[in-house]
Amino acid sequence: MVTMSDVARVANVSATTVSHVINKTRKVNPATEKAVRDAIDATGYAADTIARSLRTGRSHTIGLAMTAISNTYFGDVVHSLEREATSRGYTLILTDTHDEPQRELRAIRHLLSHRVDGLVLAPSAGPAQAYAQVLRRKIPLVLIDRVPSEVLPRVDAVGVHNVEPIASLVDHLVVAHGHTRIGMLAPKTGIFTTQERIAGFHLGLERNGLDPGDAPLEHAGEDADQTSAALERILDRPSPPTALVLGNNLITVSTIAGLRRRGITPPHGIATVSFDDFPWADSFQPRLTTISQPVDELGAVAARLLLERMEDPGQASRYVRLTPTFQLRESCGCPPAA
Amino acid sequence: MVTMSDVARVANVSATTVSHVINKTRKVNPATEKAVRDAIDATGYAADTIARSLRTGRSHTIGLAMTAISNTYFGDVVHSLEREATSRGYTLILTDTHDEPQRELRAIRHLLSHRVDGLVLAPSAGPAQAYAQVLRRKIPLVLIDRVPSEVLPRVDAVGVHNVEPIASLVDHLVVAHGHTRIGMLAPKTGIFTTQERIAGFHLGLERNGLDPGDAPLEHAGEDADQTSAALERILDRPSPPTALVLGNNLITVSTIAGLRRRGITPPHGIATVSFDDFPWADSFQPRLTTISQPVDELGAVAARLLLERMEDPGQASRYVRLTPTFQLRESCGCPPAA
DNA sequence: TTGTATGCGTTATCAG
DNA sequence: CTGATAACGCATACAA
Repeated sequence: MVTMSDVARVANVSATTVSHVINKTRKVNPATEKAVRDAIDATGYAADTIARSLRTGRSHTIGLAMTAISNTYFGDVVHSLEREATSRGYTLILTDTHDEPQRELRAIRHLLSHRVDGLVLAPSAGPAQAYAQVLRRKIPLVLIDRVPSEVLPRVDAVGVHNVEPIASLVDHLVVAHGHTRIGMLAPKTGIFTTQERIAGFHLGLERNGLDPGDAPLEHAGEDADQTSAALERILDRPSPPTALVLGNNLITVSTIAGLRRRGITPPHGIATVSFDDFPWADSFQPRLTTISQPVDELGAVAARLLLERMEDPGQASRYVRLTPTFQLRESCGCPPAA
Repeated sequence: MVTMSDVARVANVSATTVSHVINKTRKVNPATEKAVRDAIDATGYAADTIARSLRTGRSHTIGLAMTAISNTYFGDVVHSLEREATSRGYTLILTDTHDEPQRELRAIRHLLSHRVDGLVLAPSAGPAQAYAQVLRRKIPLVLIDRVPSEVLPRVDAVGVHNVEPIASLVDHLVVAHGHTRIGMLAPKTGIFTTQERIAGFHLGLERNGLDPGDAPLEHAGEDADQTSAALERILDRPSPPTALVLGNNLITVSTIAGLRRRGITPPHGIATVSFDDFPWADSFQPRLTTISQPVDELGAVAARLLLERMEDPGQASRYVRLTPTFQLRESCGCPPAA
């Protein structure tokens, strides 16, 4: 490995000068500077981030801890976060929480031991006091997607609105298509966004004169099998719903597949509306009516909040709520567009 | 921050002993050990990976450099790589090459300056001598997906078979459905897998008595607009194809959308077969006939190859070719399954 | 305008 | 069985 002293020797200067040239941290004679730069090129020297971090206490890395289960969502967030981080000279370190408090804790410890300068966390279900540890160490932290209200004033966060969008999905089913038996396949219980989405479902029913207590609701879990089972349960009820609200993209995919196996293709036989859009939603049949999260922006805003917090630790904490957009297509029963 | 000396002081031992307890690197009196462990718990000490890396020369991180454009593929590979790495005590660092030699070079430098113990690279187009630098430093390297044959004997790699699977797609179009005008929308030019997939297309045509020189072929580029344009070009030819081979999942999505805008839904009007499967392919209409890459396995094998190389740098290099599977569905013209 | 000396937190060598 | 000490590669306070 070629170190700074090697460069210094080649350039006939001290390591100090090399360091200053690299970091532009004090004035140095143009001739000397050139000598140093030439030596750097000649030796192929690249600064050792590790040593630098040990010395400065800043690692120029940021950590991301979230579940990787929901692939398209995960990929999008990672992508936009990486883009933003890299453009500001930071490196992204990745860990998967598997949405389990236990793993989440380990992931965070992991990140901290790597001395990340800041971290982005999508809290799993559970008491989620994992971040207490982070806050204690005063490491800048941004919560993404799931934002428990308890911690809100003390930490930066970014998420989307869940309640009103889901409620408006219900509005549409009732007002435009006359449904009165509306069911929901909700994501894993205990997660913040799940609670909000269910609340939105109930709100939508109530304000349209329907009884939330009476509405079929099943938790679809996390994989295709659990979702299929939930779908079976909801369809086999005495008076099955004529429309379904699907709580996230995984649930949507499995549900469409499950309906298909029963010979049902929305909106025929049953109408569906979904939370979470994806590139495919507009290309296939049925074209899916969805609530589309601004996923890229979610990652970008998270990065921005984090970096700004890192620059100015004293500032008041911020909570950014992004507004998803309503993608009215055909699975809800609307006619094909012209 | 609580350091090893803090723990040592609390436990009334030397830092050396603390280190040995943590690393189980020499025998220590059970009583002493207990004292140390208690002190660790009491102080909440966590080893500083940075300092450790500086000392040992090993960072316990592995780097991934690939393009994040193709989201589902990217997410899947990242996911399985992260899983494998974490389970072996390694941390994953991420960089996006944007499929540009320039960015790729920067990404690799970045990773190297972070002293990754090994790295996984999906080479972009271009001369791709980026990894020369890596090899010079003798950092374990695994190529994933794109595997230029020039470097093959000198480096570990994992990829899928491209030629024969695409050829068999063509076989199917000809033999089962009688197509003779078959076109291809190929991915970005200059990339290894693109070359192989085109070769497979030509092989398939030839062995079915069709003239490759005569077959419509367009490069679809990387975004929806470029793909749409390529689709227009291919459909507006004097004698347009009756069947289309789509070179990757991005192209498939954009193509289906583009056809849709023209009022065409495969297999009616035109048949399609695609390289790359995705969870949605089986759930919507048309159900897509595809070649499905074992994406999870790709990531897992890459990690395994890398970790094994790191353990035994002397061993002969290996090239693992995974076999994708043929998912016969309906977009090619086959009747719906029972 | 430049150089010397020191320490970041850890592990490895050597000595006890 | 345990401890003192040096060194990893860099950035910075201080000195010149």
